[in-house]
Amino acid sequence: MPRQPSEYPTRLELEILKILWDADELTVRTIRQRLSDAGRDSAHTSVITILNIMVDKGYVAKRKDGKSYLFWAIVDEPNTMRAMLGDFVDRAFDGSPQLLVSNLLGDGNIEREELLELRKLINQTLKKRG
Amino acid sequence: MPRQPSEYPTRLELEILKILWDADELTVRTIRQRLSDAGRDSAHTSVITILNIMVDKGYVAKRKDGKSYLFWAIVDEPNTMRAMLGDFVDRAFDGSPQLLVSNLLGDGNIEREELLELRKLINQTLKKRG
DNA sequence: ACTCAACTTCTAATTATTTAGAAAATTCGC
DNA sequence: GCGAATTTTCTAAATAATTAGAAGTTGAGT
Repeated sequence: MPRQPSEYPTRLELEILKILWDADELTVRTIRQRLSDAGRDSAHTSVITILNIMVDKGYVAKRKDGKSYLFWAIVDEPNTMRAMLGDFVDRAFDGSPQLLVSNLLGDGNIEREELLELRKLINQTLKKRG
Repeated sequence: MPRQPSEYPTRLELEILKILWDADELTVRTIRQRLSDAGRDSAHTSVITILNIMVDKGYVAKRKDGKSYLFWAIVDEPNTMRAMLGDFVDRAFDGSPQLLVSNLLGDGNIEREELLELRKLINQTLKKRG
């Protein structure tokens, strides 16, 4: 019994999804350029390989456009992020969102401004729930 | 250029670390039992293999005790969780903790009680900062 | 039609992660 | 001491993730 495939996008796949979510349809050439801009240089064929894997996994789709293919995301950002976050909360914080947030607050990385924003967010959520 | 090794504990490694963090020193036999209790059955030798890899990575240490070894975690829980969380925020939420929290609040998975708890937590943090 | 550039397909290499059997070592009871 | 049970070491297999070269295809311009 070998390891299980990840239910969620891998590191590289997520990087590519983020690029695609910011766009409509993109060529391999453009995706490769965006990856490079983000500090991740790859060969053209490497990007193609990953994209085809992502097609197989149902993350993206492609269609021929002249000589090349155009790729676009077919999983949507909110659901994907929610799923990844849920998995992370389960794995790392025993399914407790509070535990995660208290960890977040614990390190000094969040500014006062951001804390106030978060509180506002919580208040809004509470109000919405009635 | 092949893939990078993960800077952080993998799925299985984290499962084992959580077991070790709840204990002092444990034998392979006990760790295997705990994994099984958590729904993850493995062969005895599989557990040994992983533990030795974790020794190599500097996550755990071992000492001989009679016929067998005792293992214990040498990375501490708060720092590990903080590091993993930081990496996740960077990768998935562009380094924005707020974005993560708003995602958390967005899905309906957090109870009213928990929201109040979170708000209290934020207030305490604000107070602590002065 | 032909060439050239651009693009994809095919193939495969490398490391990581997870899994575990066969064989070797060790200790304990007798 | 000897055998049996337990444990580790050695070996290696399978899949995942990432990377990319060689070869083949295709489309555009002349």
